[in-house]
Amino acid sequence: MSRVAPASHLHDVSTVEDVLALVREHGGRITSSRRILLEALFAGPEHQTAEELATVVQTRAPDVALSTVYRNLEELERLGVLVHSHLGHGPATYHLAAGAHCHFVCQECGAAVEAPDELFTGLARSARTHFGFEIDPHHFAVLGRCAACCAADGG
Amino acid sequence: MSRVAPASHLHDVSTVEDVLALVREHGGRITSSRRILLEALFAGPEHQTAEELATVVQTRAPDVALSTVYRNLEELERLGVLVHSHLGHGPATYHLAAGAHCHFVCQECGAAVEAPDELFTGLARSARTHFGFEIDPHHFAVLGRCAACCAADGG
DNA sequence: GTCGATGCAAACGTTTTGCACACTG
DNA sequence: CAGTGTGCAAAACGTTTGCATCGAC
Repeated sequence: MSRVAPASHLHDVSTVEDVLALVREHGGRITSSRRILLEALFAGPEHQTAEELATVVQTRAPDVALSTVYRNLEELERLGVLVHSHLGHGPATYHLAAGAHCHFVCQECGAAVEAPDELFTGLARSARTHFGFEIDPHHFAVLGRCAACCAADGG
Repeated sequence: MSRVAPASHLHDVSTVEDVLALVREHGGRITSSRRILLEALFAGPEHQTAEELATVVQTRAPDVALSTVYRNLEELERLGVLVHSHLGHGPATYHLAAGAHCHFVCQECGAAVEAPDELFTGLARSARTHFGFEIDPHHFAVLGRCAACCAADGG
């Protein structure tokens, strides 16, 4: 689990071309798979799985392999442009690091609620004072039951 | 994801035989794999993976298949005796439902800190008031950086 | 021309499933 | 004897890797 200082903090990465410039700065090359993948990430919904992204990319470049998508996602994550989170037992979802947030996911219906980081500041403080632990609340969702499902089955 | 009222709340399930009685009540049968697995769960460390449990069981009954362990774990979880949690990207860990707690897991060294539920009551209240969401903080660990790793790489 | 990126297929680790047989109650 | 549980093998699933080739610079 090698870590790289997220270069995206030092650069403007608010457009596809910004990110491609960053990639090039780090010795990477600008390929069409990469550009199309980034366009899918910037244009598409917020929580896309690798497979969904591959499908989108493949509508424009049918020969792009799923493994290429994974390798590009990995690289973009290493550069600090992307982040992935686990919303449940299925595949991971990817999104731009700039829009990172926390999630509550319903165990019954799978609904994902996006929560502002501030909800977690209390927990962050407790974890820090009790254990010296610095939480990163983005990576795994917090499971539970959404309002609708609570209402539906009572209790 | 069908759910059954956790019968374990209505029964004493503090011994292997208690659980086996519960299993029998629900139409299940008492097999030696099941008994040995339960003994491993009651006697062993708190966070055991299916594979670890299988290994323990196999020291006493070498022919017990990993799939049998999974099927028994699933059944015991359905009965509310067990719970599994995900402490990171690897295999799930199983433990008796009675001893459920929350986890902080270090992304750097993998250390797992067990946290009392009370740490999460603030977050639980916020989630409830903001979203009507009832959290179950046990299932997924909260990732972050442990005290040792924070000290080691500064920041 | 160098070296990073890609496609394909195969491997991976974890978990689930199909099926014929064995056992509990 | 009914029907649950089991062993084994294979599949499923998401993800990673090996390798020969391709393509950006």
